[in-house]
Amino acid sequence: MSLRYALLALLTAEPLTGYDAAKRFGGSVGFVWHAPDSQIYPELRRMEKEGLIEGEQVRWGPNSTKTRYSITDDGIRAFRDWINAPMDYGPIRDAPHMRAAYFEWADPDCVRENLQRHIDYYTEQRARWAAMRASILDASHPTIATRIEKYPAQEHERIIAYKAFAYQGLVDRATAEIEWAHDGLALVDKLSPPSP
Amino acid sequence: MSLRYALLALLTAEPLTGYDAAKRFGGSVGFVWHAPDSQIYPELRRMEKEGLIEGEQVRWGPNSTKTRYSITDDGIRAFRDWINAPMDYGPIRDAPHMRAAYFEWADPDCVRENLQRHIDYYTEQRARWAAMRASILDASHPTIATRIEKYPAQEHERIIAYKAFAYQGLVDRATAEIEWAHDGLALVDKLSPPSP
DNA sequence: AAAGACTACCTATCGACATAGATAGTTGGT
DNA sequence: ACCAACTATCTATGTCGATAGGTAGTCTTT
Repeated sequence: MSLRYALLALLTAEPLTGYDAAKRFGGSVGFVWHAPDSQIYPELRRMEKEGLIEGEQVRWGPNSTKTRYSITDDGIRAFRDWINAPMDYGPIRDAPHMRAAYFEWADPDCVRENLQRHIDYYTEQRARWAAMRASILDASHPTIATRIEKYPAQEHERIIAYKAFAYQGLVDRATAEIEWAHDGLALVDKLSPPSP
Repeated sequence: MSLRYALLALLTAEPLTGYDAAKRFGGSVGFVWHAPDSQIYPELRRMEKEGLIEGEQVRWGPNSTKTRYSITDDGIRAFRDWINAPMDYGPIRDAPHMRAAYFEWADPDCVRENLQRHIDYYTEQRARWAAMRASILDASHPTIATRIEKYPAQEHERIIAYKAFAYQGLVDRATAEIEWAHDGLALVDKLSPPSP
């Protein structure tokens, strides 16, 4: 169900075609929520049927049109209700930590490699999240810039502060994961000293 | 696919019925990987068909039997291969942080409630994970005790150390989430001072 | 005018998982 | 003897999402 609200969130900033939305899921929003276009197009149609968004045909070249969706008042209401509603935390499913719990079955070098990959992965993610956070804070991110124009100046601080806060959480988590993996590398070296 | 390896992991400690396995997913393993029994029973049958595990009929009361599964050599090999293989990190889907990025749409009191729930949720989880870690370290956890008996003494340190390490990571993450939510509460108070 | 990249949209299949049941035997306590 | 609680297993339906395609128009560059 969250795809729906991710789409509504995007549409609170500006009207978008399915293709535009899909591109956003490849960057920006995609750093928090991923979705392939094969999910996006049908979901947009469903949302239109339910009146949360409105599609309009827009000329595109001489022989073609595209559908641009805008959020409706019902959509805004639904989005607000969702944000206000209490989160429900789904069941836990954490492959990296589950795997780590059984590292005694692995070859020590593979453990090292896996932990290094963990470090690399979260280092990359952290860089993305930190970059997003920076571009939110100085409003250099195009979507943020567009969004901010739509709302009165006294809202700007809140809009920016909450987004920066969200990404800060992701940065912190990445940092924790990296530290954990470093501890893991030290542990492997202790349990199975590397051969020189 | 990870359910399969979670099941193999359980079966490296001792043979289990589907029901036993399902119970484990309610506790211990369930703190890292969750699965309902409606997934477990069919998966066990599939795994047996593929030769990773072996089911034997065990008497249960005067008029009934149950199926107890044991891991096979092929199963051990498959499990080892999985542990050694490089993790692949799936796409990101983080509802709490996505939601937090749009908190400007929410009622400040709902934001507070949501953040408090976040704190409560991770405080509870952290307690579980910390308790698991403690019962692993002193081998008071029944599954760990059983597991340890099966393997030579020089393996014990590794078995325990990696499991403690895995749960430590989860504890640390929970701590990071709690701190993040606390920062969030401070932010709401700054942006929308509470009415007395 | 043709090639190549990009935009826009759509479909079909598959596995994972959630949810909500049903059935039937067993064990322990009153 | 009976009831409740537990053990053991199975099914059915639906949604979500991954994967891997397909079609067709547009824009840009050569």
